[in-house]
Amino acid sequence: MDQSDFNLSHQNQSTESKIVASLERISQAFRVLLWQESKEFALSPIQIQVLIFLLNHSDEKRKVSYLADEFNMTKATISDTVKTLEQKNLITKEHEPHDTRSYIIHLTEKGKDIAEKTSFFSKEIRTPIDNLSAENKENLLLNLIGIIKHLNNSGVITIQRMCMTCAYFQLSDQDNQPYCKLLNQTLSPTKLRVDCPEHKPKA
Amino acid sequence: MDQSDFNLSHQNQSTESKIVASLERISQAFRVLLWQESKEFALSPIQIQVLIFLLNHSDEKRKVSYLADEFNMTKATISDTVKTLEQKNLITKEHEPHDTRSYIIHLTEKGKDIAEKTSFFSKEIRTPIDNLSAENKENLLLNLIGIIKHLNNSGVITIQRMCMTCAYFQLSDQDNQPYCKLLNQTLSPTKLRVDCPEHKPKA
DNA sequence: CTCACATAGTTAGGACAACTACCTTTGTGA
DNA sequence: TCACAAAGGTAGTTGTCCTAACTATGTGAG
Repeated sequence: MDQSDFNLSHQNQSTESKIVASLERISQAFRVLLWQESKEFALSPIQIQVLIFLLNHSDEKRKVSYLADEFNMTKATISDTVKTLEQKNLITKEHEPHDTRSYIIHLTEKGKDIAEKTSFFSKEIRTPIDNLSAENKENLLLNLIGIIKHLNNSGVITIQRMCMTCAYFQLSDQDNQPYCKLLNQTLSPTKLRVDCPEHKPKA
Repeated sequence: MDQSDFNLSHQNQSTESKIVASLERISQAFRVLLWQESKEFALSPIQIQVLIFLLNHSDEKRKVSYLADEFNMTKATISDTVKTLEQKNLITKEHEPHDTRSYIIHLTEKGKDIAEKTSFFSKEIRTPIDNLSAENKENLLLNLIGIIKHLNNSGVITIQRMCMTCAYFQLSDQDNQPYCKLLNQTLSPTKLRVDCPEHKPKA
C-alpha cells in the first residue's frame, strides 16, 4: 500500500495542532468527570465548582461578583446557583456592615463535607501526572503556565492569580530568575503559583 | 512578616496539583472560546463541535452513535442536534442501502463554510504553543498523550484514535521504540497521532 | 451636599442542553 | 425464526445560562 494513502490532510498534523487536540480531549475529560460527580451528589456541575472554590479561597473572593468572573458567567447565573445552594443548606450568607449590598458566602458543615468529597473529582487526571518524572512535571507545568499567561493577556481568562501576572512578580536583575517581591525569594519552577492568595494584579 | 503566613494549606501545593489546576484553567478557556464562537454564528457549542468534527472525519464516523460516543453524550442529544443542523441547512443525511437504520451525515456547502470558519475557535490557545521551542513542544505533547492514554484506559474517555491504544501500535523489539505495524515505520514523538483515521482499537 | 453614575446582587423570562424512558425499525446469530 | 442487539427518534423534564430590567447602596465631581 502506498504510504501516501495515509497522508490525509488533517493527519499531516503539526505538533502544535496535536497539542491543541490533546488539550481539548483533556478538557472533555474534566467535563465528563465533573458531570459524573454532579450526578452522584445530586448537584449541578457549577454548584460543585462553587463549593470547591469556597473551600480554598479567602473572604474577599467569596462573593457573587468574584465567582461570576472566576467561572466566566454572569452574576445572574451565580446568583441563581447561590440561591439553590442556600436552599440545600450547603452555604450561608454573611452580610458585612460596611457594604450592605454584598455578602460573603460561607460553607455550612454539610457544604464543607460535600466540597471535600467532590474536590477529588479530577483524581483520574491526577494519577497519570503523579507518575511523571520530576523533571517532566516541572517542564509540563511551565509550559502550561505559559499558555495560561497568554490566555490571561489576551483576555480569554479574566481572573488572574498566578505569579506571571502579579504586581509582586519580577525577573531579578542579576540572574533574570523569576522573583517574588512579597515573599522576597527567587521562584524556582516548583514554587511558581497558579492560584496565589496574595496575588495583586499588575496595574 | 513571617514567611509562614503565606503557607496556607492549598498554597503549599504540589507540582502535580498545580498541573491539574492549570489544565482545568485551560479547559475553561476552551469552553469560553467555544461559547464566544457559538454566539457569533448563532449556533450552540455542541452544534459547532459537530460541524468541525464532520469536516475532519471519514464516513463511518459521521453517524449519530459515533458522535454520541465522541462527545460523551446520549444519542438523544446528538439526534436533536443533527435535526437542528438539518433544519438550518448545514448538513444532509445520506441513507445507505445496506443498513437503512443509520445514515451518514454530510456537510452542505454552507455547513462546510461555517465549519471551516469556526474551526479556528481555539487559535488563542494555539498561539502560545507555536512560540515554544521544538523540544518543548515534543515534550509537552508526549506528556499530554500520556495523560490521555490513562484516561482512555480508565474509561473516562471512550473514544480512542491515538497510537497508544491502537492495535497496529507496538514497541519494537530491537530498540523499544514506538512502532506502527500499518505504516511500517518507527514513530518518532512528532509522528505519534492523537486522531488517526486508521486507528483500530486493541482487542 | 447632591445628583449622576457605578457597583452588588436579584428577578423574570426564555432559549437551549442534555438527560431518562420509551418507542420503531432493522439487522444478526443461535 | 425468533430473540436480542443496534440505530435512531420522540416526549417530557430539569437545569444552565443568558439578557434585560430592577432595587438598593456606595462614591465622587462640582
